[in-house]
Amino acid sequence: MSKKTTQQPSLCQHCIMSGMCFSKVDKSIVELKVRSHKVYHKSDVLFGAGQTFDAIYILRSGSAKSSVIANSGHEQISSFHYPGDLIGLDGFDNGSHAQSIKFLETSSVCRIGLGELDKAMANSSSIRYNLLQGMSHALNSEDKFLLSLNNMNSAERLSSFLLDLSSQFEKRGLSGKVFDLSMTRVDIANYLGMAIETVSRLLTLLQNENIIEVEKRRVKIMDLGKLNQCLLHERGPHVLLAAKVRQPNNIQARIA
Amino acid sequence: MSKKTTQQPSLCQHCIMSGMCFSKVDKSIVELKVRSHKVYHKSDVLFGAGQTFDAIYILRSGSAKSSVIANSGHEQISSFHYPGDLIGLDGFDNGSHAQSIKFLETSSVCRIGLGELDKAMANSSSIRYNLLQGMSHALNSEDKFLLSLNNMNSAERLSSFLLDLSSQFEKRGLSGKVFDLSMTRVDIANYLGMAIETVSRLLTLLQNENIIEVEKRRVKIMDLGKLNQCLLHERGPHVLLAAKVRQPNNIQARIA
DNA sequence: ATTAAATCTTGATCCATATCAATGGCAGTT
DNA sequence: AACTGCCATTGATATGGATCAAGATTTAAT
Repeated sequence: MSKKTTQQPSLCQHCIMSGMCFSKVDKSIVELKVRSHKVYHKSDVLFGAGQTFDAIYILRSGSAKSSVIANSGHEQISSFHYPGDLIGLDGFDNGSHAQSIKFLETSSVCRIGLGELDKAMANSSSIRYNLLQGMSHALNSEDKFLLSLNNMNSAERLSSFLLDLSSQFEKRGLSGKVFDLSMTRVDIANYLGMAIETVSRLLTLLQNENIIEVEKRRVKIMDLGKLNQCLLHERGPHVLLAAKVRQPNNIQARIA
Repeated sequence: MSKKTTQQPSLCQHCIMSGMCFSKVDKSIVELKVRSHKVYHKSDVLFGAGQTFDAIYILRSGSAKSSVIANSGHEQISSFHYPGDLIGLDGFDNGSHAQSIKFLETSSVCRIGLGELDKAMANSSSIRYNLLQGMSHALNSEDKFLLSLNNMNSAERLSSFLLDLSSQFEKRGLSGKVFDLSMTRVDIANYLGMAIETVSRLLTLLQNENIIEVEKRRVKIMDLGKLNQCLLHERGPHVLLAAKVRQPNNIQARIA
């Protein structure tokens, strides 16, 4: 379950990710020496909360979730990661990781040790900038997510989640219309702050409205326009769930 | 309402904040040239969303809130700031600010222009580290906050908020037992994702239970132990509100 | 192949909290 | 002092979505 393949240290310029990793990169960065690439499998843990912070990682392929643990023992997923994402930035705070990272499928990461990183930062303004940019981006993403948690109902949050996934895949040159969820319904529910039953009901509902098609983990977006309308926040009874459960004929007017 | 006092550029080593600002600082940082200190007043805006990112700021005194605006126009407060906090880190993402910052009372900030900052980062590993640490800390704080939004009921979130404020004040050498809220009930409600009426009711309830005393914006923590117990998450009917509204005699058993 | 453990779906019920409504207090302005 | 707008409290009612319950389906393990 946790077989890891270690390759030889190599230069960034030979990496398949170059151009994507540290998105807007200058020439100097491609000489960054990377200690190793590793392959992990589903459920493998990259690092756990409390573990010593000694490197940051870039996800090369696959996907992962990061989560924090409450005093109560409850796990809270704070984000999902896709290829190109920087992972481990939480460690700068106090020298050990606050989050833990678990892979959702077979994935590979590029590891950049702290020493290597600091050397690179000392020499390259653009590496400094890219790292700060990555962290700033993470911060802004969480802010937007906060906003949706506090201001959207369940249907809007789930729609928003699907649209975000869609755009993540498109950014990476994959289809934003048809894609596979690498996380379980439990993960989605946890992330979006709702019950798993609600996730299930809403997916079914979106399917019944011909907005998406769901087949297990496979999602197909049938009507992007309608899906976008699902997250328009309006006053009054909530759009999708309420409409279907209590006022079966209202939803057509809202969406069509 | 928005008179601003600009002082001469000065060195960090003469600053009243040194030792607190960039918390664990080495000698090199105290030579950072700061372009200006400014004083702002209640409701003044430090920068607005979309504004060009050209500096980061350190709050010297007072308090502020940062918020993002939804497409719907809804404002979502993402954090409150107190002296020593780094402000403006959201700008690294794409060169303009994603958040906007509004002061809650008369406050002063130290402005560090990007040029100055980059020069300092090139020269000092500890400045690089401190900046990364500040961002990482902000990220981890938001994660913890996410956790509380998704896993706690209103009473727990409000208790958690009060406890957090208390510890913020104590960190800064002020009383963690008696303090003034610089934000309105509306701000608190917005931040915690609940209705203003719920905030009001819960404050009253906590007061009735002799856990706190509230007099306008002044909060006095009477029983820290009980307040801490308020955020112990347990299954079953929710602790405070439920107890008082529906089962008047249960709360004693839970808290005492 | 068979069992065991997750995972997902669908239905019925209940409750935490939003929303609606009314009132009072306070700060700033004329 | 009276007006205006903001802020806060308290009560009554409505509801979105959690929780409880049961079953179906899929995946992993022996």
